[in-house]
Amino acid sequence: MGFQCFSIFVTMKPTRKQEIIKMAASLFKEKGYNAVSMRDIAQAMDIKAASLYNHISGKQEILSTLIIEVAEQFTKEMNTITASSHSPLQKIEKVIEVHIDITVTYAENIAALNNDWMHLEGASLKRVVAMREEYEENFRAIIKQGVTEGAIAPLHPEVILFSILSTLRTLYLWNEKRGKMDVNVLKKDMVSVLISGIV
Amino acid sequence: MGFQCFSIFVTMKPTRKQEIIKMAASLFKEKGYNAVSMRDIAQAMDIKAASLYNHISGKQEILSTLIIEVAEQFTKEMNTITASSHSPLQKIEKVIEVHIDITVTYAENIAALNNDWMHLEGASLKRVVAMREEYEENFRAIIKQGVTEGAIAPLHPEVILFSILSTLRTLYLWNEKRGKMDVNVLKKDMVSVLISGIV
DNA sequence: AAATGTAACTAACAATCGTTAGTTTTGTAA
DNA sequence: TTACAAAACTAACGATTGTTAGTTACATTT
Repeated sequence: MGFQCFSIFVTMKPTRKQEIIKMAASLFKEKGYNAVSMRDIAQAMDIKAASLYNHISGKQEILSTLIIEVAEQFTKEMNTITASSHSPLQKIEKVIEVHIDITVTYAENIAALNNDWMHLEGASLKRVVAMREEYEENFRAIIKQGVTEGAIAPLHPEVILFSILSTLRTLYLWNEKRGKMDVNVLKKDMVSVLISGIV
Repeated sequence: MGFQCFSIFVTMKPTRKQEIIKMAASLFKEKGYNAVSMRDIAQAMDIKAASLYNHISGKQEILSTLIIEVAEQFTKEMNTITASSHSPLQKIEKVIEVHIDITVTYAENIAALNNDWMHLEGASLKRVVAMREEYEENFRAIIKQGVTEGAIAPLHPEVILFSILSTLRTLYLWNEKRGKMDVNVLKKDMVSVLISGIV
């Protein structure tokens, strides 16, 4: 797996800016970007709202940092998979594993990406929308290749794409309940359900 | 199918109140509850914000009306399925079909249910959370029964539950792109993907 | 001791929020 | 024509929004 050093949090002491963004992320996940005020974030950090601006340029910076950070992870991993010489089914398997790995570390970022991307502005918005479209296009190409080769059932590729993607994208929602469930067991069952079905 | 008379919109001329709620629903779907102001809703209706209050008691009423309306649909249909004498697999098939049917008519309501339920207040919030838990519990019971009978693969029931439910709940997101795709073809492929997998 | 940088503070701003009160317009029924 | 109800309006309210300006406290470096 191409994963190590997910975040600088793992090894380094986080800066005050990173602490603020992390706290904001957790609030955004619970109530959404627009329902969380700068005063809410400040209170959670036990400081005043104005003090936040010693570390960040504004609310938008928090959101775009959160979203672009995780969007780039997905883009990077998808490009690796696309460039590999695996079979379509093996590639899909990889995609599933990548989503689970990223979700474990970036649950709050994914919540923002899923639910609050439309509140991005300017270049960040364009960039994220473009990355998402490219990601989906890459995934679609893998599926179509699989159908062409006969390795994947001749169903509407769009149905397959969004069935898998919907599940993977909302993984973050029940990742908590997972609790004791081992990541590798989750990967195995997830691959099994999404590829072989439940029968 | 137990569906007819989805909404009084179908046969009757909508009241002004219903027009407002429908317009609000479409704005909520695009930007979320908190990002849409009463002035936004009013402008879309081509009236002033204060005029809205001749028809509704407040912003909360719009949200709770939207969410409870569709939550009750799901509850009703799930109860019918649970009470039926079908096999677990047949019941799951029914659940999938119900989700597709409801999504076609209530896409905006489902967006609110999925994304803005946490902005409900008081009794509405408690009610909706309770309905959702009951729905999931019913679904879980069907899956466990299927696993016990051997009709469903011995995978973690929670993985199966949320794989299917995630897909069904986000159907509303790509229902537009469906476009020309026939509802019955969608049902057929969806059942196939979610039950038999993609191989 | 002086200078610097970090990170907090108080106070306030213009804008926008949901909502209310009171009034006017408009179409329908008596 | 008069009466009534539906549905719009203007004006404003107190609260909250993101943000800025200017200042203070404290630790580290020079």
